[in-house]
Amino acid sequence: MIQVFNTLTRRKEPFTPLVPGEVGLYVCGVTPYDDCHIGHLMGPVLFDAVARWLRARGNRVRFVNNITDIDDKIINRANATGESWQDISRRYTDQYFTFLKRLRIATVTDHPRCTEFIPQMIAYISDLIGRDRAYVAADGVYYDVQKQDGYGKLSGRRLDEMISGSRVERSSGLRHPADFALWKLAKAGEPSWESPWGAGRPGWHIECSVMSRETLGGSFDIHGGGDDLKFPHHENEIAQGEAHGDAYARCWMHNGLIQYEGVKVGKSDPRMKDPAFAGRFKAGFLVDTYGAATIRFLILQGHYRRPNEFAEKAIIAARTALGRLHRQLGASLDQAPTDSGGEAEALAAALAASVPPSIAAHREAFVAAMDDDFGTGSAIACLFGMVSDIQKLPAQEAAASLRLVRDLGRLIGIFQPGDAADTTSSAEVAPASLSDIMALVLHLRQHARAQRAFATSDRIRAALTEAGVAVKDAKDGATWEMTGPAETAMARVMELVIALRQQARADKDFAASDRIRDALAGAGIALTDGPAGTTWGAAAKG
RNA sequence: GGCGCCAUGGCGGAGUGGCUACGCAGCGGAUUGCAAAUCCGUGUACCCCAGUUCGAUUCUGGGUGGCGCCUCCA
Repeated sequence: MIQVFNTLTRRKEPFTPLVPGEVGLYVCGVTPYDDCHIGHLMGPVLFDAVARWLRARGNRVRFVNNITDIDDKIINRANATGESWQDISRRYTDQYFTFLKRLRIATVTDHPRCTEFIPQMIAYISDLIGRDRAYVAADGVYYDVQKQDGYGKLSGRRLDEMISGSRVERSSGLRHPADFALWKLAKAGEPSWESPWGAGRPGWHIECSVMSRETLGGSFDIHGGGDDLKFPHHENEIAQGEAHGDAYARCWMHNGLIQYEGVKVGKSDPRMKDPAFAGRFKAGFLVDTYGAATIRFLILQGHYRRPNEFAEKAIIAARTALGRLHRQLGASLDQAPTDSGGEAEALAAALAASVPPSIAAHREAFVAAMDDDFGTGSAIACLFGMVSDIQKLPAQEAAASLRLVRDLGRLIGIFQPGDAADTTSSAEVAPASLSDIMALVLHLRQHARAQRAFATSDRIRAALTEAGVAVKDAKDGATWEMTGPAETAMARVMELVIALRQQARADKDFAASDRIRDALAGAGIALTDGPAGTTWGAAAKG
């Protein structure tokens, strides 16, 4: 039985969907008016893990993640840049989707956009007015908070306490300072839709009440979002939903926010005035620099309800830790899921897998951690525990247990094919181009010729020819050009270099072999000497 | 001012009324020509003060400190 912490009751509660086996999950998405930042990705990553686990536990999950594609911030941006509001919102929505893809968010089923539901919002607002829960003021339609019993129950505040704390200058003519706009009448030049109250646009909050209703119904299982949305956004969603006569969300889940050195990184954080600081939290920077797999792992290593530290030290530690798991998994990491079935089948198979008792104990702990309010961090710790114990197993048992590690990991979104390459991104690896390597090879050949070791120099040239690289000796040094496919040349030339280094090692000329290794390292290539020979790969810095 | 959250070893970060979290870093060892990677071993941490208890880091009360929300924010 899954337990979920419900913000509304501030308790962990047994989770039972409204319709057995069917879960409706609504998670607030973004207002697309600026570059995607890491905070925007917290919800998707975390709730992707939640959705995967709900599926593993035998549920079908409809996961709705909305896009608020019309809003004051978009309009302001359009006014500032001269670009149309449509272009801005489309561009940043696309960017958001790109990052969801890079982070392998695979469970979202719906991305409704605000502008696609204007008629439904107008109908909804009309309904609220008809029920005397909203009223028309000079500049729009407002929700009447005083008509609501228990307004503030989600964020734990009372209306009378809020008046003194209210720092915003509200439009005059409101019945209560906390009343909020359902419909904003357009000023000249602003985008607008016709409505019974005049041309205008929806206020913030109404889109979620309407779109959740349109996609999941008036009562649904889980509503999620960032902690900062608790008030006023979610509070007002509840107000609207209940005023409309809906039971609205039964369980509210709020994810912790990004912080840097212990302090939340928010929109109006003074530190954000420094572009260099702000840049650190852009999704593009983080994913390019540390790899999407690292970012996702870092997020899942913590607990969804707690803030997440994004200081560089924390990110590097996460990457190192993940790298350890990746190395253990080896090639199996990149194997596509064998099943065509879903998470439920995968979990059943994982539970049925025959593994030694110590591994099975970790497996049990993993499942218990996920069942207990989606404890992805504890669950990942179980994976480390397994990997550690697997070292002590005979090879054959180890293979089955490693598969278990991988398959359990995949149930929370980690260990996707391609992830290994994703922890060390191209931005970090020095460009290991063929020309860097060729410079080294030609140097080695020149050295051999100087020693009058023509057998070696000829062997190098022959191997290069074989690899699709033609060498031309000239008075002022050798040049080279491609004669074959570039894709295979790199591998072939590396084979040659490794062979030359092996020769030096066999001759006990370690100075020479180390020179080769150092030169390659300088070009961003790391050599790994193993019992089966030497392999090469991109060298990670960090 | 109101509401709420959190205080764990060098760092990050779980968790529990008595028993190893885990990762990173560090240290010792194995392996290696030297490295890298890998493996083995290693650290008696739980803010302070009372109370409950046979026993509290874990429960209760108080204190101190940090953070969040009450405005835009994921």
